[in-house]
Amino acid sequence: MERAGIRDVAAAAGVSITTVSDALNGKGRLPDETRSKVREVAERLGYRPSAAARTLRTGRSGLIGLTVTTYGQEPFTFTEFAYFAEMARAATSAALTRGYALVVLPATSRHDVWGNVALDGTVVIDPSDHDPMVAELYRQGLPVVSDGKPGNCPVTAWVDNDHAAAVMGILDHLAEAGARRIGLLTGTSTDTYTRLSTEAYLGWCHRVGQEPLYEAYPAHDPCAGAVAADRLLARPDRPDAVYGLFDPNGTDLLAAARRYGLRVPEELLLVCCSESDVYSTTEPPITTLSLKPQRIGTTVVNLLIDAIEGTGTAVGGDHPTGQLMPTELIVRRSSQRRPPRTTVSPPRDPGED
Amino acid sequence: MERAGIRDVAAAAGVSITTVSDALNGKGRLPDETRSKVREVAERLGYRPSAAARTLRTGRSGLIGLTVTTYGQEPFTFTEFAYFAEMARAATSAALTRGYALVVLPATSRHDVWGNVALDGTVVIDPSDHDPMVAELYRQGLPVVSDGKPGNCPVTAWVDNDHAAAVMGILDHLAEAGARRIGLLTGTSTDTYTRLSTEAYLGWCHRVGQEPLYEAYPAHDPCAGAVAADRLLARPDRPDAVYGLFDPNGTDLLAAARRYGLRVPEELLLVCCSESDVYSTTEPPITTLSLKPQRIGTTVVNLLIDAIEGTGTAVGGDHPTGQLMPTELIVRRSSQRRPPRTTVSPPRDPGED
DNA sequence: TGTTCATGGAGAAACGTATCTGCGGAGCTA
DNA sequence: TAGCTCCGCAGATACGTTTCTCCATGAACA
Repeated sequence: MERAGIRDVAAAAGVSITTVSDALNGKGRLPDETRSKVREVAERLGYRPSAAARTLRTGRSGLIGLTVTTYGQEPFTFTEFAYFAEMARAATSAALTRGYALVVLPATSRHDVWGNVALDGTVVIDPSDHDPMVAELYRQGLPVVSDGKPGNCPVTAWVDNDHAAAVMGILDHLAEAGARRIGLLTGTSTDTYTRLSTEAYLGWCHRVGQEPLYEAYPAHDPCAGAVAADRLLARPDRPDAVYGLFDPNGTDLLAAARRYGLRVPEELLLVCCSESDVYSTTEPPITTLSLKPQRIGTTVVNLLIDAIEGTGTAVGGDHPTGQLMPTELIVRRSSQRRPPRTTVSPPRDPGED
Repeated sequence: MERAGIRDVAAAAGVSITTVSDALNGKGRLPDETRSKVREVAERLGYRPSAAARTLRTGRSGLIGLTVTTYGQEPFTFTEFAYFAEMARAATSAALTRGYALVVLPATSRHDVWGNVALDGTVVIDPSDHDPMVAELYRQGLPVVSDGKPGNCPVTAWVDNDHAAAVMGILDHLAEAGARRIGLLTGTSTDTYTRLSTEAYLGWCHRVGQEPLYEAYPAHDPCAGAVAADRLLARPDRPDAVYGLFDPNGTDLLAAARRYGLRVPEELLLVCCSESDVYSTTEPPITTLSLKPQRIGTTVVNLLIDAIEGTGTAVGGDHPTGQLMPTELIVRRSSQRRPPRTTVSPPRDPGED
C-alpha cells in the first residue's frame, strides 16, 4: 500500500494540486464546498502531508533543539540533576503548546546529528565561554536562546536566574540565623552559574569582613562532591554554615556532618541548591534554593519561538535581550537554629547512626 | 550572507553537483585528490547540507519519536516518575550513538505535531489496548516498538519486563520474611503493567490460599495514592505486608504506617516498585523493585533502529518479536524481619548499570 | 587497429510540497 | 458590446538534495 501524496488526493477529488494545498491549509480563495470536499477525500485516502517536503519548501521544520553540555566521557547526562529534568520537561511542554517539537541533542557527539536535523532554532543550556558550537549555529543564522547568561558567545536572547541576588539572600539568611563563618561548596567549571555564584559569595565575604571558606570540585563527578564536602568540614577553620551550589551537596554535607559528629542545624547550618524534594524528608529537612527550572524552560522556549516567528533569522544586533528570573528559597529546619513551630508533623525518629 | 548550497560548492570547486555529493558522502568513484579538494572548498564556504532536502530525497530523517501517554489534562507528565526520566535518558543516548536524534512527543496534543515531524519510527511507552494512534502509525508503515507488551495494537516489536515473575518473586520474598496477609496497592488504568501485575498477584493469592487484599487508584493522581495507602492500612483485615506498584507508594505507605503506629518492618513489611534512590535513605530504607529502565530504553531504541534500517518499513507479519527483560529486587530493611548482615562491601552488583 | 574495460565525472530526474502567475468566465458598469 | 473586477482554479516553478544513467577518455589486450 503506497502512501498517498497530494497528487493522489488531487486526482481523486478531481481538482488540481494547488486546490488541495489551499483547501487543506486554509489559504487561497475557495468556496467552502470545495474545501470540505477536498478534506473529505484526503481523509478517505489517509493522506498525510510529507513533513520533509513541507520543510524544504517553507524553510520551517517546527523542530527546536535542546542542547545540553556533555561532561567528559559520559555520553549524555541530562536528568542527572533534577534541574535538567524539570527544565527539559517544561521546555518540551512549552514547545508543544506552540506547535513545535523539541529534540534533545548533546553539544557534541560521534555522529554529526546536528547536520542531519533541520532545526528552526536552539535552546542551549549553560553554554561555556566562547562556545564554538553556539557561535557556529548563530553564524548560520539560526536563533539561539541560552539558559544561563552567555559568557562570550553571541545569542539571540538569554534567560537566567539572578544568581548573585540568590546567593546573597542565602548568605544573609544564614547570617541572620547566627552563622559566623559561612562556607561554600562550589564547582571548578567556567559556566555562568558557578562563576556568578562564587563571585557573589566572595563579594559578600569581602563586604562583611569574613574570610572566604570554600572548596571547589568538578561538579559532574558525584564522587568528588562527597570528598569536597568532607574536606570542607575537616578544615581547621571549620565553617558553621555551608551553602552547596549543586544538587547532591545537601546529602553529602549531611553525611559529612554525621561523620564529624556535627548536629544540624545546632552546630552546622545547611543550605543547598536543588530541585529535588528529597530534602523535605531528610533528617533534618534541608533548606534548598530552587531555580524554578519550569519557569526558565518555558520562558526560554517562548523567547526562541518568538525569535523564530518574528523576523525569521533574527540577528538582532549586538545586544541580545536578557531576562532575569527570580529564585525561591525553601526554608527548612537545616538553616534555622530554632526549630519551626511543631505542627502535627510525623514524630521525629531518633533512628540509628 | 546567504547560506551556501551544494551548487555553490560545485561552482567554487569547478566540478559538478554529483561530484560534490559523492565526495562529501564517500560514495562514487573519485580519486582522493578530488575528494579532499571538494571537502576543503565546502569547509571554506561553510557548507551544511540541508537536512530537509536530504530527508525528502532519501526518505530518512534520522529522527525517532518517543511517545508517552498523557493522563487527563496534564499536558505532559513524563519524568513524573523516575522510570520515565531514566528510560527517556537511556533512549536518547542509545539513539544518539547510532546517529539518530530522539524527539519526545505526547500521544495527543492540540496541534498536530505528528504530522509536522518526519519520523523514521516511534517508540511507544505503555500503549493502551487498541491504541488508535499506534494503529494509525503502523498503518502508515512506520516501525513502532513499544515499551510494554502491547495489549491489542499492532507493533513491529516490543520489550517488557517479566512483570508476572517479578510480582511473584516479591510475594515469595515477603512470605519468606513471615508475611501472612500481603496487600497490594495497584492502579485503575488498563495498561499492561498494571494488568499483568495485578493478575499475577491474584493468581498468587489463589495458589497459596490467601484472600486478596488490594486497593486500586488512578496512578496519575499523586493525591489519590496517599489516600489509597491509608485506606489499605485502615481495613479491618489489615495486611501485614504491602507491595505498591507505583513509585510514590513507598513514602505514602510509610506515612500511613506511622499514622497507625505500625512499625516497619516489625509489624508491616513494605516493598514498592521504584527507580528512585530516595528509598535507600528513608527510615527504614525500603525494598524496591527496579524495572531497569535504562536497559529497556536502550533495547527498545535499538530494536526500532534495527527495524528502520533492516527492511525499511518492516511489516513483519502478525507476530511481532517480543523480549522479556529481567527486573531487579533491591532488598532493604523494610522487607526483612531480621536486619541484613552488615557486610564490608556492597551486597552484589558487579554488573553494569 | 579495433574491442573491452575501468576510471572520472557530468546531466537530469526525481522526492512532495507551497506558492506565484495567469486564465477563463461570470457579473457588473458605461 | 466593450471593459473592468472578482472568483475559482490550473500550470509551472522552486526548494536542495541523492542517485540513476550515461558519456568521454585512455589503457590494456587480442
